[in-house]
Amino acid sequence: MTAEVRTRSDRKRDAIIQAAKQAFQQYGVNGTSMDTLAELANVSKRTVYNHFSAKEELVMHLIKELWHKTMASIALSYDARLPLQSQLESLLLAEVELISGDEYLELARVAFGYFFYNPEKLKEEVANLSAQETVLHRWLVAARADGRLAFDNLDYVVKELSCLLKGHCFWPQLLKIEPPLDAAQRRTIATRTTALFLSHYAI
Amino acid sequence: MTAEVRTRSDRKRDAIIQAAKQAFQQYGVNGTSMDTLAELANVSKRTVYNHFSAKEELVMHLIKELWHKTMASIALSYDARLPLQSQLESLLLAEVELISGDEYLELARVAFGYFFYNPEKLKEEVANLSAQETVLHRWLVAARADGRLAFDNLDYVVKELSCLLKGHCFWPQLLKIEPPLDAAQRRTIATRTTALFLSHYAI
DNA sequence: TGTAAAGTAAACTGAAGAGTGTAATATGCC
DNA sequence: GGCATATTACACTCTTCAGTTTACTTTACA
Repeated sequence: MTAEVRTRSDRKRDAIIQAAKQAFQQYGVNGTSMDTLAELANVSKRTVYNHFSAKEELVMHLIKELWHKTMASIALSYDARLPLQSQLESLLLAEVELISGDEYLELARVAFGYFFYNPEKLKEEVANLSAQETVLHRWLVAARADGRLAFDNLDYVVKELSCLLKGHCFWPQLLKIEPPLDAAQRRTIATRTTALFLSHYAI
Repeated sequence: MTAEVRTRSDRKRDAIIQAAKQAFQQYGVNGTSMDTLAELANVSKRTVYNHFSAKEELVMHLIKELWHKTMASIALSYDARLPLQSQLESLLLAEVELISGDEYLELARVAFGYFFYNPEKLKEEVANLSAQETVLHRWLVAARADGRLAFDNLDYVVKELSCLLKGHCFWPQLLKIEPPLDAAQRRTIATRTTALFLSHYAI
């Protein structure tokens, strides 16, 4: 993807980040000591501190990096000529692929373990970063304007959809209560959720 | 509710439990030291250890106690004479009241923070304790047998309903991203979820 | 090949926190 | 009052961990 890692310094930095991602996601931020981390990265502890002046800095770096990678966003807009079913299904499937992807779940696990007892900080970050949750919004608004959907409360409806998706393929996986979904299961969820939704809101 | 606390020992024990519930829920198990806890309970640390031989024992005691209180279960069964809408709505409302109740959320927060990096232990406990998740199941099966609902996959459908409810009134509150819902909002969710569901599955 | 920047090992500091031991004190019941 | 039991204060051990210091080595590149 990016150019091969250049200098030794960059290679070390990368090893630290990889190890941290892996360890934080598995044992949590508090469950991973800087000594362990250095060992996992095959790097001296001092080197870790040369790259990241404190544990917190490393955590925040990770969360932001993963978040941006994750936000390589979904592009799909309403098309008046196509059936609702197929359009919405693609949209939901894309959303499902996103939130049940490893990268996303890893991010969520790290962020989660870190912010769970810092709700103020969490709210702040969430506000910053999720302001652009609008693909679904835009599609729904367009379909309504086109007279093919009827609903009064846009936000509620968006939330209904996202509850359905996340309840199936995000929360249980985040808690590791259920294994990740395979492609067929993901498609099923997109299909059935679309059907349920359109039964109620399509005109 | 229960008889007034008798002996001094019982009073102390109770103070410990109250303090732990409050502190664990607010700061997390790892964020609450036994010294702090003792202080909050107005009890010496030694007394804490006289009642609970280790922190872990206290945690497990709390989780189980809260779980049982919470499980004062919903009693409602299918009635062929009444409309589906009103029956299902009551059932969902009861479910909503349960999962957005303070006790339930407190339990969830403690358990959550504790089990987040112990998924095996979590799975085990969840399997033990949530075997009786069957009120909805039973109602849906009865309504289908009565020819008034049509669906193929019972578990999927139950999950659909519970995603909708939890996505609105459990997860966001658990993470403290959104404030607890008031009675009107809870009713709205029950009503709208019922409507969405019946549009698709009622005959 | 010389040198500056980066990395390393290992010992260290300081703080926090789980759990224990003990001797003195309070409570409640006969 | 007397006695068993629970509670208390507090000092103590042991461990873990974030972050630092130091003296030394490796790497890269000019």
